[in-house]
Amino acid sequence: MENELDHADCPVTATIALFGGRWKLLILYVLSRNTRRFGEIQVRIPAISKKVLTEQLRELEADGLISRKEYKELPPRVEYALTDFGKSLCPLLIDIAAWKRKNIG
Amino acid sequence: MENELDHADCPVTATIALFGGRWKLLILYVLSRNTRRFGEIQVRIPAISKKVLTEQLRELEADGLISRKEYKELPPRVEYALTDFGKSLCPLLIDIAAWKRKNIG
DNA sequence: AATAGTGGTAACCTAAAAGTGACTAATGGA
DNA sequence: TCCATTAGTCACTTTTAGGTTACCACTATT
Repeated sequence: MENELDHADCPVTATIALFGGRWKLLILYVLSRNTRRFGEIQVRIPAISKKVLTEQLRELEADGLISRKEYKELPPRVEYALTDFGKSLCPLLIDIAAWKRKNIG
Repeated sequence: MENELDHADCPVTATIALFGGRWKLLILYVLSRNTRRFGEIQVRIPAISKKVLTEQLRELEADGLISRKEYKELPPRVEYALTDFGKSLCPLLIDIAAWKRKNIG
């Protein structure tokens, strides 16, 4: 018989965990078009609160998908951008979207 | 400026919602190898409880990924199988796993 | 009369994620 | 003097997914 299975070992699970958060895909999409300041992201995703946006950005940063650059100015100025690793995700996301168009519409 | 973005419109979000549940990938994996009865799935994924297995199966069925065939016997006998739509997902999952191997290891 | 076998349900609990609203630091400008 | 600005934090509540345990129907077998 097959071995017992455990989802912790699943490479698909591990991969979608990178961008599976409630707002992460949208954030990645926004940053894929341009480096953006915190407030610029908020304007483009108005339904997200500051707290949650901060959390999602921190997680994306921790996973190496985006970078955070803080300029020591006042008022504060922080720029977020995709890292190379983050950019490497884009073709995969495009594949997923293409699968949807083909199989669901 | 770009339109406001809402994650409900995101094709990637819609797609991963199909298999993003806690145990769905594992269930799909099990069924990709063979049609299985409820109890056979349980044995292969021992960490999942009956209640949650039932829930996940119902959702997969509602999304059209698997089929449920009940034989009117006693004791009960129910067989779950991938639908064609469910099978169409496999190449995509393989792509995602391949991306992981290439970009993460 | 009791038990095993199968595919569930019902009632309840818990932890994590997400959401809300008020608040802050530090400066320039009116 | 007071406000605007920016990128947050803090304390709190709500929502949701998932988990636990007990129980059920119906028959064949012992």
